[in-house]
Amino acid sequence: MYFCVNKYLMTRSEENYIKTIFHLGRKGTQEVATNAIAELMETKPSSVTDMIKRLSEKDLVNYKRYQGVSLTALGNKTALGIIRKHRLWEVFLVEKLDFSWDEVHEVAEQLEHIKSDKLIDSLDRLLAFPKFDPHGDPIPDKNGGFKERDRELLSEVPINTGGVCVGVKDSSATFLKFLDKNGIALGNQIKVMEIEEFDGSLNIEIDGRKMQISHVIASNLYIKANDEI
Amino acid sequence: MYFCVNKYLMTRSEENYIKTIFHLGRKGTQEVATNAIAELMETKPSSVTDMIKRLSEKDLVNYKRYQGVSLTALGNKTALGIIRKHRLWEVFLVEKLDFSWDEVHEVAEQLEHIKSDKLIDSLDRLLAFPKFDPHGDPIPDKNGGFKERDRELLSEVPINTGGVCVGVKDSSATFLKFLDKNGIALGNQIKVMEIEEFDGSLNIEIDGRKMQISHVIASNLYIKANDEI
DNA sequence: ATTAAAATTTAGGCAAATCTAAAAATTTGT
DNA sequence: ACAAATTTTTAGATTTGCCTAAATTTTAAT
Repeated sequence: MYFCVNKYLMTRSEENYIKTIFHLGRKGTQEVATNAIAELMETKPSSVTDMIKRLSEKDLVNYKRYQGVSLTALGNKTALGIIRKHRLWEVFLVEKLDFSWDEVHEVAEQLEHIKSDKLIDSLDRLLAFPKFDPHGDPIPDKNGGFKERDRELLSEVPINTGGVCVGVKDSSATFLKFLDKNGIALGNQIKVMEIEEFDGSLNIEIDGRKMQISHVIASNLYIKANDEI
Repeated sequence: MYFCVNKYLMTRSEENYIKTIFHLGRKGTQEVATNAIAELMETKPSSVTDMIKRLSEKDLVNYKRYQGVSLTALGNKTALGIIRKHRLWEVFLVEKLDFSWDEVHEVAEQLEHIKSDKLIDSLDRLLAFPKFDPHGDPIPDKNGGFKERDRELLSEVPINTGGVCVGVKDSSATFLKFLDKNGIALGNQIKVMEIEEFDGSLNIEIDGRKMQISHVIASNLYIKANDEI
């Protein structure tokens, strides 16, 4: 069956390209540009073209010269499988091995390529079938199904809105360490008290404590608005 | 520092060669033959020669043309690091993910190449610093130190000797499944009742139950003789 | 001590995945 | 619309890790 061929005969590099194309494809519904892939993967456009041709032959991407690239249904399913593994391993590292949320990415990048259905399904069970990773991103289920959580950027909500912090947009170690240092974590109750006109910085109340954060910070924090009563 | 260079810049293939040379080097204290490596790794002798040259340049093996190969101190330390990872992952798979002892090898072969000191030390802690893997083989500690357990092949002990089953010599899935089917597991009390002169098969008592096993089986089971009182 | 057999190495090639430099197609600015 | 700038692709080279076939060295046999 073709799915298995793809799933078990893919190289690490092919998997990384598929994952990158998936992430870039989410933003716009557009075809993904060769240069964009090259930049994100820190490689040269010519290398990207080479790989795209190989992926195209394996029916993982749709490709027309000079017209960018998009995932086929098969490519999409493959990407979701890799992302599922990545995020489950991240949960494992945080929950079972006491990694902090800024330490998990690098190791999960390696672990996501381990090939064993039994392994990943057992891991899922060990972790009690988590729905979100340590950064608040959703974990696809066995069949690749996943629902984006209903959430908004803190920078986009009106004054007086309160909600629970449920995710970060930028999950770089730098940003995550900043959040740690300032006592901001998933699960915190956040309420927007005031928005500074001059620079867009926000006065917020976070778990009862008042603080000020820049617009950049707010535009990288997701909250789920509290249900109105 | 040179050790780090080696540890973090080694390819998967280089690591596999080092591991194989380590295992072959244990048996005799002899230099390891090119052909032996090729056979165990299911590759061609010419490929082995290629790789040995590369490993030699990295100071991981001692090599003189036509004279076989042996690990340097650095190579040995590297091998022990990989074996530590392999065996810790095996314990994890059995203890935490309910794999059976015949299922762990293939996945551990992949996991052993993941590079992260923090990961492996945390895993060690999660598992409560196990000293032996699911097949009874010793797990090297952080510094590569490990002690072979005092044990003997069941086929080598005299009649009336009793002991605990502490390991298997052959850890192929075939043999392990055979043991499962016949209710033989690590921790069982085994006593040799009689040895058949004709074919060397043994009548044993295992956890109180009597059974007969062939010489081949007995020569792949390790026991630790009961302390005399 | 030669010769035959076995083990090992060399030579030359191939595929994956990358690179640089140059060519081709597309997009943009006026 | 057309030249300039940008993006993308091609061509050709490199490295890793493997292969086959041929040559070389070592070992074993008579």
